[in-house]
Parts: sequence; C-alpha cells; structure tokens
Amino acid sequence: MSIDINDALKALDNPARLAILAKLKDPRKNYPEQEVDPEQVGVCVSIIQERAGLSQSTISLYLTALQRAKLVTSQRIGPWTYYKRDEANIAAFLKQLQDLI
Amino acid sequence: MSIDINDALKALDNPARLAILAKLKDPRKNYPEQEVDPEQVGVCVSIIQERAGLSQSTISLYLTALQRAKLVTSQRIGPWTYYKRDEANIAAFLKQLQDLI
DNA sequence: TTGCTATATTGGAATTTCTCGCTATATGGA
DNA sequence: TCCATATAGCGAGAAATTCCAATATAGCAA
Repeated sequence: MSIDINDALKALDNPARLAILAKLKDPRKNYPEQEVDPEQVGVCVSIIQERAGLSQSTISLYLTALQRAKLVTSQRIGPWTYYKRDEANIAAFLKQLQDLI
Repeated sequence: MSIDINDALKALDNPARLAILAKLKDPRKNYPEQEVDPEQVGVCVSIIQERAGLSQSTISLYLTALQRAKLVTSQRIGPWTYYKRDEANIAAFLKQLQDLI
C-alpha cells in the first residue's frame, strides 16, 4: 500500500502535473469557482482544465497519471469526477525521497 | 544560483540516475574500489559505470544530466573525472519540493 | 428513448528520452 | 612523439512522452 518512488517522480516530471498538485493544496484560493467544498470532495476536472489551459483529454490523462502514482484520489458524484490530494501518500513520498537521496 | 525544480525532477525521473545519486551518499560503502578518498574528491566515472551496468557513454550522459541539474559537481584530476553530490543543492531541492507540493 | 453534459479512452503526429557503438579529445607515460 | 587510458560527444534506432482531436461512455433529465 506504499508509494513507488519512481512512479511518483515520473508523475511529477511535468510542469503541468506538478502545478496541478501544488494548486490542489489550496483549492479554495486556486479554484474559487468550485462550488462543492473542495476540501471535502475535491475539485472537478473541468475547473482544473480551465486553469491549466490544456485540452480536456490531456488533463484527464494527467489526472489519471497522478492517481496512478497515488498522489491524488478521485471520486465520482453524479456526472462529475472530483480529484483531491492524497496527503498521506504525498508525505510518504517526500519522506522516502528524502531518505533515499 | 538556485535549483530549477523541474530540471532536478527530470534528472531524477530515471531509476539509474536516482540510484547513482543515492549511492553517492555513502561512496565508501557503495564504491569501495575507489582509492582516492571519495568524500573528498568524489567517485570516478568508470567505477560508477561498473556498478550501474550501463555503457560508458550512457553513464557519462547521466552524470552530465545530474550535473546540469546541479545535484552533483565534478572535478578532473589527471585523466579521471570525479563526481560527488552537491549536498547544499540537494537539500535546497528537497526543501523547494516540500514547500511546493 | 433521446439528448445533453462531464469525463474517459483511443489514435496519431511531433518531440523527447533511452541507450548503444563509434569517434574525438585530453592526459600522462614510455 | 607515440601509445594507452579515461571521458565526452556524435549519430542513430527504439521506445516513451506530449498533446490534440475525435470518439466512447456514464449519468441525468425530459
């Protein structure tokens, strides 16, 4: 159930994906148009897409990559998919990286 | 004079390069055949190559990549080039990453 | 069912990375 | 000077990544 450090590094080796993860730290500030409480459920794909300025398919792909690396989780509510940070795994990754290098 | 976090992540997004940087943490243990004090001058390319099991040209490329990312430094002494970690920049990178994500 | 919206998936072109073998260069010794 | 060794740099082919448009799918409402 732990993080693969190489998967996480691969996911973060892309400025857009890195920025998405960073912005999700303070979703209320960075995605103010999100109406459902982002701290609770996350931020939906289309709002992330709008901010990132990339196509819908690319953002969907990037969010899937971040999820595969276990840095975010997603949940579907009705037609929307909400993504939010997996704080425990992000902290675990940072610790692993710190210990390794 | 600071580190570019995207350059560093790119350099580390490769298991071989990540392993090289990790092994350079304890060069006396991981590269015992190195005769000149590795803590002082670093480890020479051919010894790193032998351990990594990759071609000489690939290792030379990887070490250059790590150096471009400012995670290691090199110095030439006679015919040999010695690489060692840039501890200050590595720590700075970890801190930047920690603050960002 | 039909149609609309949100997201995921697929396919493809351009670019980058990976990794090698080969060659070039630099150093030091005979 | 000539040779041997250590490292860097130059193609090149295979694989991976980037990113889009187009298509598919899921959910909801009429």
